[in-house]
This record gives sequence, C-alpha cells and structure tokens, in this order.
Amino acid sequence: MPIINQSEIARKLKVSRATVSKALKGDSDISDDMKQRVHDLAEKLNYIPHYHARGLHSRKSMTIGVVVPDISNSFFSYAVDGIMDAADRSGYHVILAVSREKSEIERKNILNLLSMRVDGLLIAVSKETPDAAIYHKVKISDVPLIFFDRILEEQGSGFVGIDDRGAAKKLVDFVIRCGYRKIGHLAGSSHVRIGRDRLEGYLDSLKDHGLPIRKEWIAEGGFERKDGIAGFGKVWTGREKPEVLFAANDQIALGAYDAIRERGLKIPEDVGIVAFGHHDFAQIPSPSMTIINVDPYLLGLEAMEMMLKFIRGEKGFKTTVRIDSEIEIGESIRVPENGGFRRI
Amino acid sequence: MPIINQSEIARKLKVSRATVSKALKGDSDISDDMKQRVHDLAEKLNYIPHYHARGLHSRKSMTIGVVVPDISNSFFSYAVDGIMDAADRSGYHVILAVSREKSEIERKNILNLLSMRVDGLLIAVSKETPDAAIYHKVKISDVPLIFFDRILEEQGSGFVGIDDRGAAKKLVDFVIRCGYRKIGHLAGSSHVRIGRDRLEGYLDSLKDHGLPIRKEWIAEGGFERKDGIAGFGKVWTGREKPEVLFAANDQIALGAYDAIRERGLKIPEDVGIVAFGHHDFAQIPSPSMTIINVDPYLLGLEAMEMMLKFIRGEKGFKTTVRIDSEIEIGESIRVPENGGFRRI
DNA sequence: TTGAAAGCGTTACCAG
DNA sequence: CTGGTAACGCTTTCAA
Repeated sequence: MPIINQSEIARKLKVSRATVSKALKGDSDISDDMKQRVHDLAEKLNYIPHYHARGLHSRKSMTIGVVVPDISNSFFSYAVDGIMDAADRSGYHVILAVSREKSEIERKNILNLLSMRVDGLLIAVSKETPDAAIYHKVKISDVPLIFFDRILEEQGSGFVGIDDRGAAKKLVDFVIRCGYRKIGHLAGSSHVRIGRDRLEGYLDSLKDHGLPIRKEWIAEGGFERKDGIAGFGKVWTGREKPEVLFAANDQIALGAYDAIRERGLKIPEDVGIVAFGHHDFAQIPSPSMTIINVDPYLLGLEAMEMMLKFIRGEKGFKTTVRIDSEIEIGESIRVPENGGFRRI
Repeated sequence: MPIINQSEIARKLKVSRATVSKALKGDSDISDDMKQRVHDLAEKLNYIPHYHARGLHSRKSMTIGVVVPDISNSFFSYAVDGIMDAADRSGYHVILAVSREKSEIERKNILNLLSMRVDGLLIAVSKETPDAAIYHKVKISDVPLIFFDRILEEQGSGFVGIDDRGAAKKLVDFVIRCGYRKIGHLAGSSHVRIGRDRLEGYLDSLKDHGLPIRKEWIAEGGFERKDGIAGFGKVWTGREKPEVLFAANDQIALGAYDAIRERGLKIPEDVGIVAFGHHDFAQIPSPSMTIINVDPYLLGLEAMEMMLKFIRGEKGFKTTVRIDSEIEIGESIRVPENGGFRRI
C-alpha cells in the first residue's frame, strides 16, 4: 500500500484538504476535535508528509548540500559528522555527495544539489584543477556557498579551514620547549597551500626563538610515503644531524619511519618525529606519535554554523574562520618528565 | 538572482511551458530549431531543472535513503562508498543519514527519508534495541527495504552481510595450514550474531581438521579492548598455552597486544595473533597483523545492487547475500616461507 | 471553524 | 510541430 496523501484523509473524513493540512500542523483556527480526528486517522492510515511537495510551495528545502572529495578519508568523515550534528540542531537536513577528487564529478554533484534546490552548499574542493564555470553558476544562482578545508579562490564565499600555519608553529614551539634546537622539516610541496602554510609555521617558530634556518634540514617534495623516504635521505646526509623532524603529514612521517628503520636507527633515541595530522591517523597509531591534532569534527561544525548564519541573514560575522589545533604527545620524541607540560 | 524556471523561458520565447518542457528533454516532436533556441536561452539564463517538482509528478525520486550508525567508522564509510558508486551507475542519488547507534535517531532518520519519498531504504541498524514500530511503518508503506551488515529480523526484507562464519573458518583454516594445532579464540559476546558466527566458524575449522575443542582456550566477553585484556588473561592461565589466538575483532586484538606486552611476551615468537577485521583497522596497522579482510566496499556495492533489482521488479534473485573475505598476511604469526601460500 | 481556489515547477495527455 | 490543461501533494489567502 503506497503512502497516502492529505486528500485521502480529507475524503474519508468528508472535510476539505485545507482543513486536513491545517489540522496536521496544529493551526489555531481548527477545532480541537477536528485536529484530534485528523491526527488519529493520519496515524491509522500511516500518513507521512511529503517533504518536497511542501518545499515546492515554501521554496525552502531545509536541506544543505555537502560535497567532499572522499568519504573513506577519516578527515572528511569526521568533518561530515560535525556538519550533520550542526545541521540537525537547527532542523536542517544534509545531502552528501562525494567527488572522488575529480572535478568532473564535483561538477555533476553540485549541479545535482542545485537541482534539488538545496538551501546552501558546503564544499571541500577536489584536488584536480577545479571547473571555475560551475562555481560561477553557483554564484549567479544565489545559493549560499561555503568552502571548508580546501579553498577555491572565489570572492564572496565563506571559508572554514584548519589554521595550518599556526598549528605548525605551535608544534615546533613545543618541540623547542622540550629542549631541542636542531629541528628539520619534511615539507610537502610548496605549490600547495597547506605545504606552504606548514613550512611558514615551522619557519615562524624558528625565527621566534632566534634559531637559524638550516636549508639542508628542510626537504621539499610531495605528500606521499615515498617523499618521506626521500626527504629523510636529504636531511640525513650532512655531518650534523637534526634531532627532531617535523613531517608535514602522516604519509611523509610514515616514509620517514621506513627510512629510519632501514638505517637501523631508533625512534626517539636517534631521531624524534613529530607530524601534522589528526588523531585518527590511518597508518600510524596516534598514541605512539606526537602530532598536532587538528579536529575535523570541529571544522565541520564551524562550517555548518557559518552556513546557518548566512542563511538566516545574520550580519557582521567573520566569513573566514581558521580552526585551532591541539598537541597530542606520543612516544616519538622524548619529552622532559617534569617540564611542567605533559599535556599542552 | 534566484534560479529561473521553465515558465520564465517560455515567456521570453513567447511559447508555452509545455513546449519548453519538451524541448528541454529532447522530445521528438519539437523542431530542432525550437530545441536549439530553448536550450540556448536556458543556458544563458542559468536554468537548472527542479528535481523535486519533476519527482512530484513522476512519483519517483530516483533517490535511495541510506542509514548507517556511524560514518566515522571506516567500515561504514567504505560501505557508503560502494553504495554511492553502485547508485551512480544507475543514475540514482543517495541520501545519507547517520543514526549514531541510537534507535531513536534511526527512527527519525527513517521517517525523514520516507518524507523525502526515497525509492528505497538501505539500512544498517543501530546497536540499540530497535524500534520495531518504525520498521512496520516502512513495510506497510511499500518502500523497498534492504538491511546491510546488521540485520533486524524482519521478514520480507533483503539482507546483505559479511559471511562471518565462513570467514572465521577460512582464517583458522589458514592458521592450521601454517602448521599450528593449538589455537585459542578471544570471542566476543555470543549474545550477538557476529560473536556467535565467528565462534562457530572457529569451531567449524577445528572440527574439520579433527582438532579437539579446548574450552579453556576460548574466552567469551565483549568486543572492547578491555575484553581482549581479560580474555588473554583467561586463556593464558593453564599449563599448556595456545600458540595462536584468533581475536573476534580489532579492539579485542588490541587488548590482547596490551596483555602480551604487559607480560613481557613477544609476538609472534611467544604467541601469534590473528583477527577478524578489514584492511583499514583504525588501531592496528594492518600490514603488521594477519587478518581476515572483509570488504565493506563490496558489501555496499552488493546491497545497492540488490536494491536496484528490487526496484526494477526483477524476479528470482537471492534476497540474502553474504560477502566472502580474503586473508591478509601480516607479521603477527609466523608463516612457513615455502609453504606455497604467501598470499591466499 | 471550515472550505474554495490559486499557486509552487514540472510533465503528460489531447487538441489543434 | 505547438499549446492548453490537468495533475502531482501541499500551503496559504480569502470568503463563507
């Protein structure tokens, strides 16, 4: 038996459709008796309101479209968690689409969501060079657009992201406070924003503490495991070795582990490793690793909250937000026992 | 500028809405010239079809509702990946809802999805005792319902799950083929289906190989890390120790690791550990662990494919499918070098 | 307190 | 080949 509609109820009750509609939403000008009868019958006949028919009229879908590059990536799945929680609280629904890091799929996803008349779009752009045309389309269609994590330069849209530079600085500051002075950096590519920002943060910290910048201890490359292996090779050639290496992400750290193991070196005795990441590192169990723990859940929460402000037409809020991070101390470097900072 | 509609195009072109509608979907009885003009203007005015208005008429949403208990759980995020891929191929959309393992949220999610008039419902039930009423509602509303991974006894619905029993047997068979005869089991709770099935598979294998069942080497408990610690304690008390332990999941295995480390024992020299899981174990890096690798992606794929058969009204397909698993060999047990089966 | 009618964006059926 | 009209399920305004 397919789901019935209001007309059906109206017919059985020999009243008009309008009466049923009003009774169902508790409109004050329907008698309590009528309301009761309508509700009872609705329950009995298993009536379920038709969300989109309602939306057609109100021109609101109470739905936010979200596009992420990859849902199996724990970073994004936590972010989506945060997004959904924030949406829930305000009675919004979320429709999730996955772009698989392909801008073509991203384009289709966005078009679909627009077709569904979502009230807003929350997007983490794919790694591929984006299709600017689709974003132009979004813009002229007046649908609020907010980017999270990955930004696409598109003026007039909001952005919520991790404070990479600040976090990197925070982590290196910590390492320095642990007493280390010789700190290298296995950087990612400086063609990518996160690569640049993390490198900048590292440099900020060194400068702040009056430490020299030793180019031979900075290895640029990619963000893959192999880049970690190669990077370690580069910074480990000179006469003087760094005491601690700051890896720009988990894959690079993993590669460094490989290289270290291969040389018969030990962590943290011979060299310490700290890395940029979040607590659900897929490959390196975080308890054994000292990381700067970025919180994707919080990022999702903030992104959706910014969206809601946007939609409600609030004024004067910041349209660019950067999420702060916390240090999680693992066994990959030696931390002074009584330095007064077991947990930062 | 809000998104325009067909009427707008019709007005500007001084033709009827019907003509525009037909031209846009390439109906054969519209002149090529007219089609061209309509398409051009649509493009120019940034027309985007209204998905739900269309659905209102066709009474099809081309959308499948999916409910999972937890999207940050990599098992489910991979499953959702599979679900979305299969849906995509057939032009279906997916709306994802997350129940946070709460049956009350699950109930709301289902109601929402029904309100959105999804064409089908794909559900992994939450751990809490389910609200049977909502499933009854689904049933009488004629919306196709398929459970995946976690089943709720509800006759007439499809189910796609992991073949836990077969997989457990396969893994223990492998351990036996490696030459071990003393194999214990850190079981979960036998009140839960997966606990029972994995235990059964373990027993199946022992029986098949004519090995005795040693009750003192089977520890039942829960599925948490602490249960792994406790379980190891139980099976490690007797005079004769097992050579290999089969843990019913990753958390239990992790607990066993803790207990083993605490006693100063070594893996795999003193005791081997194999476990039930999938390749993206959150806590134990899978390369170091021998596991029976279940594939959640495949599960999602199969579940959605069953749904599509259901919707298309195909006949005679199996409504219960169990997904097979593969062994992934890690360093947690010693495997004979030339046993002829480096990879199964 | 209830009902009639118009409208939301689209499609389908018939006429012309 | 094109257009008028009703219908999809619901809400809202205005009358009764």
